[in-house]
Amino acid sequence: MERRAQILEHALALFAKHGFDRTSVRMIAQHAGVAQGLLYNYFASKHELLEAIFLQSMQDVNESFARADACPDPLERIERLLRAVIAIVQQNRAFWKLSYSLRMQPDAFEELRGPIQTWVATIQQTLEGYLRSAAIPDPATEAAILFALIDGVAQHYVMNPDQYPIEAVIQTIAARYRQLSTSADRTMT
Amino acid sequence: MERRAQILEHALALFAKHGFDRTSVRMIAQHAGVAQGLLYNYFASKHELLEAIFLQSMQDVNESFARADACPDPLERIERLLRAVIAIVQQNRAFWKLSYSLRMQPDAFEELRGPIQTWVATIQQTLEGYLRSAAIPDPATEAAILFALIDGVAQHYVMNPDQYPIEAVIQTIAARYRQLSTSADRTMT
Amino acid sequence: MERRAQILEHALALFAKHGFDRTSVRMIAQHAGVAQGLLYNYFASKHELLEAIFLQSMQDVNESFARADACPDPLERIERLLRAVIAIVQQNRAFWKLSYSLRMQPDAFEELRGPIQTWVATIQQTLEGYLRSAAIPDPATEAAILFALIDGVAQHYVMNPDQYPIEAVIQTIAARYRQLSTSADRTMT
Amino acid sequence: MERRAQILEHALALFAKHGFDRTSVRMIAQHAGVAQGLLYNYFASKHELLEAIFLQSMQDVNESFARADACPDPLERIERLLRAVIAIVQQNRAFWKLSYSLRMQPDAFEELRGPIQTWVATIQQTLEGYLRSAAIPDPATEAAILFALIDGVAQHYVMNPDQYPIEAVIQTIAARYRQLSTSADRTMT
DNA sequence: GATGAATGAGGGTTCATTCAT
DNA sequence: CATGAATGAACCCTCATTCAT
Repeated sequence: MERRAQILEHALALFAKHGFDRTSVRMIAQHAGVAQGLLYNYFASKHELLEAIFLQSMQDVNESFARADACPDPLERIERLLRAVIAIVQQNRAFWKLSYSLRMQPDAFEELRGPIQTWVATIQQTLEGYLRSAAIPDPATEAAILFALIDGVAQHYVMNPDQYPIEAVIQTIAARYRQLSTSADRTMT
Repeated sequence: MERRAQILEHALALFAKHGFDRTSVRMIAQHAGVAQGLLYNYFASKHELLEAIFLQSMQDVNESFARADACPDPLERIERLLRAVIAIVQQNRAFWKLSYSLRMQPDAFEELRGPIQTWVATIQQTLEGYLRSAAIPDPATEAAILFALIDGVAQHYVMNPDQYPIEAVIQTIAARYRQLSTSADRTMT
Repeated sequence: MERRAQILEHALALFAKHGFDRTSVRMIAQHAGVAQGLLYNYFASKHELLEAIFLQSMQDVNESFARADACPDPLERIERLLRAVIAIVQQNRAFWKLSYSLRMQPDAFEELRGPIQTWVATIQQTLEGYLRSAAIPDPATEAAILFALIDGVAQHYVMNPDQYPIEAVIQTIAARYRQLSTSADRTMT
Repeated sequence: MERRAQILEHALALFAKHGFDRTSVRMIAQHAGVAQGLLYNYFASKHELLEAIFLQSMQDVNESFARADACPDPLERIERLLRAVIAIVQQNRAFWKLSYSLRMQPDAFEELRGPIQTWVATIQQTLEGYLRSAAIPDPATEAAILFALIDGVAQHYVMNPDQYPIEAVIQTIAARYRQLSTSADRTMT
């Protein structure tokens, strides 16, 4: 495996497990099986390592998201979106734990603020687009709600994936949004 | 002002702003306007300071919650609950930022795990009780959803309180749950 | 009990148990049941407390020593001396542990150096006087030996008083010195 | 010079001069001419540094002891033993000061208790063996006495090596034990 | 590229001492 | 006399980062 990827991988795992500040460069090097100094051949600082993790993971997420985007039926889309989000979270659990633990800390996060805000805005707009094309009224507010709901579910799920009733939750939410969509249709006619 | 409260207050503000690990005891003492050593007259360690903040704030929240609990009309309750939660978050913004930033970090959090889990469980059961008394089907799953929704909204709001459309979000959610409750009633008759 | 004596007593016990440096003023105050600050009404500093302990204990020892000094028979004197030393050590075990642990540390001991050296010299001269009056040849060297022997026995005893064969040791030493004295007598005649 | 040995050497010198507790890690690093942090590349803690010193020195002593052990004549052995002990003490004066200052302090010493007790027991048994092979009666008690005597002489010598009449003391003691041995022989025949 | 010994600033914490009450 | 809250220097130790090899 490539050294850089190897370091990134172990850093992510450790950041997720112990938090960014409680993870030392020594720990990362040891787990990755390389010398401490080598890390600085690939990343200018510990913090840049964190940034690289975010950029990498954001890209991964975008790709997964794009793949889930291809459904033509508006009634199906919300459920597929939900399932896609959960799948993404499942596949990148460590990253999401890290992300959730850092996003409330402006300081450790300064340089990432920009990229992340545009990223989040994109997601919200995608959501809003879905809801608008499903003819749901006040799509901006609804997007805020749906985003909050997805975020909350994803967090609760990531904190305790084994016991969370994820399937029931997804189906109930999907049913609710299907119903919302059809009642919106009826109102329009 | 009492020294203990003074220290707690500044510690909370700094923990919320910079995160627990990035806040040094030195910083806390400086902001509180006391000597470093004095802190240890009131708290056995930096970590115990954190625990004291949590215990204190959990108690505050419980009291606010209890006050919001007294509404007899099930149709009104959900909205009042939502408003109560938002009010609580508004009044304790620093605490909630801290709480959200810590709950994904098992390590710094070990001793708080127990108290917090029982606290969260209590909230979830309260929610479930509300939904059941509103005759909503499958109240367990619905409680998980409502909890995730509230959590998500509160987090998005706390991250950016000035720009978040909190009023529209609350009203739309409240309307949705009212509708849910009445349709559940109809189904039953 | 008088406050001063009360503090001295507990300080000695704690110094003996944990060492001077590992005993904090707070510990002493707590054990003595007084406020931290009170200590400084009686002693100018922690170190002066130590000095007071030494002065007090040296005086105690001198008194015990004087009492044991009154035996007219030179043949008996050595044994009585030995028994007196052991008795003194037994009665002031804490002090002796402290004393033995400090006497190799010039720093913590600077101010006490003077008094203690004269005290030790006095003991050595007393010993030498005994040996001379018992007609033992080269009493200076013999005093050095006897002093070293007494010191060694006292230390080994104080380190482990329950298991040390103190009685057999005393008797054997006493017998040896009696024999020494009589053979010296014979030589002279 | 090797870094580890360099640090050990200066630590021993400072511990001996000022005592373990009064010697700061800063001081050691400064005297050894290295950065503070480097110390922790070689020793896990200040206390482990102390342990390393003891282990190293105990080994040194054992080797010196073994070299002195090879004398076949029982009549000569005691004197050679005495001289060997004094030589060892002379060559490791700093260590012995440290050792003597610490052995009365149970706290700072806990982990060393075990190794040292077995080491001391070994010495005592060696002594006892010597005395037995010299046909001296009650060798157990005699070993306790000889050990105390050696210990006392070594301590008095180490406290003030320039003025102590070490040669006269050794010769007098040796003569005494030779005499003891021959008189024991006579008794047996 | 790769190593890990070395650095030194900064971390949390303790403690002798002071002083307003 | 007596208290104990308050001080701040110093403690041991960790860590991101550098650099000679």
